[in-house]
Amino acid sequence: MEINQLIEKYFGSYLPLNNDALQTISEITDFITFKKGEQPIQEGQRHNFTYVILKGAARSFYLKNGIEVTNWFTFENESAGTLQNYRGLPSRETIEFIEDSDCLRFNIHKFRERQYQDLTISNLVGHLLEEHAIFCENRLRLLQFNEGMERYRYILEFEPEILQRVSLTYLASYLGMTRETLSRLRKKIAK
Amino acid sequence: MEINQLIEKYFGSYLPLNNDALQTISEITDFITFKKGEQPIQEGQRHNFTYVILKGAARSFYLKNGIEVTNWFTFENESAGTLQNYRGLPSRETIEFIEDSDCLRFNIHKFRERQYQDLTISNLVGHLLEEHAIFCENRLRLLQFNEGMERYRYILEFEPEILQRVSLTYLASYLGMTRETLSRLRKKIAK
DNA sequence: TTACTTATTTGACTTATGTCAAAGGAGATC
DNA sequence: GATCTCCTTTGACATAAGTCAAATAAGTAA
Repeated sequence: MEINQLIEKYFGSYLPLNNDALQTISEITDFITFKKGEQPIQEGQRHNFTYVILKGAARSFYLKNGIEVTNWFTFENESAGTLQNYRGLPSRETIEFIEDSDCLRFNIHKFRERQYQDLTISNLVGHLLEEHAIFCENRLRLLQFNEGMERYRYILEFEPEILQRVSLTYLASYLGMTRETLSRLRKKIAK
Repeated sequence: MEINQLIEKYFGSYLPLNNDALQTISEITDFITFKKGEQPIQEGQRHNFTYVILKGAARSFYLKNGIEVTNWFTFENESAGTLQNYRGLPSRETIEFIEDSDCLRFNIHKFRERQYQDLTISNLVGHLLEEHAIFCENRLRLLQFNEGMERYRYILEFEPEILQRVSLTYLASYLGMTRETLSRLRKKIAK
């Protein structure tokens, strides 16, 4: 598929894109592929790109006392990047591809320039931020006052894709528990 | 102080406001005061306003099995509103003033209209969303993998104002623990 | 297939936190 | 000042979850 079509497919789900906006975005976009295990964005570093996954999967994590704590997973038609990078700051997360992946790559420095000049782009950024904020709000509710079993059931019901594509160890830290605890919860449900 | 000065003071910290934008916002803004205990926004309801606190304090909570779980607190020069309302959806939170308060009140339906027409307003919304997302990200980190003592110490260090102005019961649920647990942690630290 | 590495499960034990009930304290109201 | 209400503290106990170590299971490479 053409790069313009892909851009339209992804961003068009947020806001209809006029030709100007489409052209503007396509100028700062290209293709890139990653092998499983690659980490385009590392904790503590500035990075000038954000990605949309066409095929594949990624996760974000940070180190807490030497242990990896997962922030999120992304799959097809979802974006992988960090807000801190978009703000020109060092990332607080490492992003790692957990499958061989094909992506669109966006230059965020240029994206941000366009945001301040182009109403459509600005509104698009608004929608992406809105979506990210809603995701965080949902996760906060899940983690603030639910015990392990309820957290796991939430994934079963609302994010089942994660179960198919992610190791138990990664999922456990995403849910704020140890792998041992998740393993035991899973066993309980199986019965 | 004039309403325009107050608008400029609040939003100007995010982005310089030109006269047009200032005029646009002032047309959809007015003053309002609340008594302690008033709940302008209720869980499950659509509401057409968001507030900036000039003097006073508010909190947001939702009910989980009949128990109030606090999402956040806001004080002077901070905004109180819900993203769901801004999206035209029923709020998932109740907002309650916990002190007698003076506020600016913004019509969010009209605000959203302007967002789609005015680049400055659109970028302003972007900055507000960005700030909210960062707040949520920080809270996620705090709750995902810290035990009670570390959560409490975070408040001591980074949000000490909360301790002066909020009851232990509210703070406990904000930190994802029972009041009894927080009371015991506090006692431990005092020693 | 075999060997090697990595991921998951299980067991025994410790610790943090929740639950329920009761006692104290602080502030508001009469 | 006495009473009432709301909030916080304390105690006794139950439960969820973490830790550490070892055993399986699964996946990968030779």
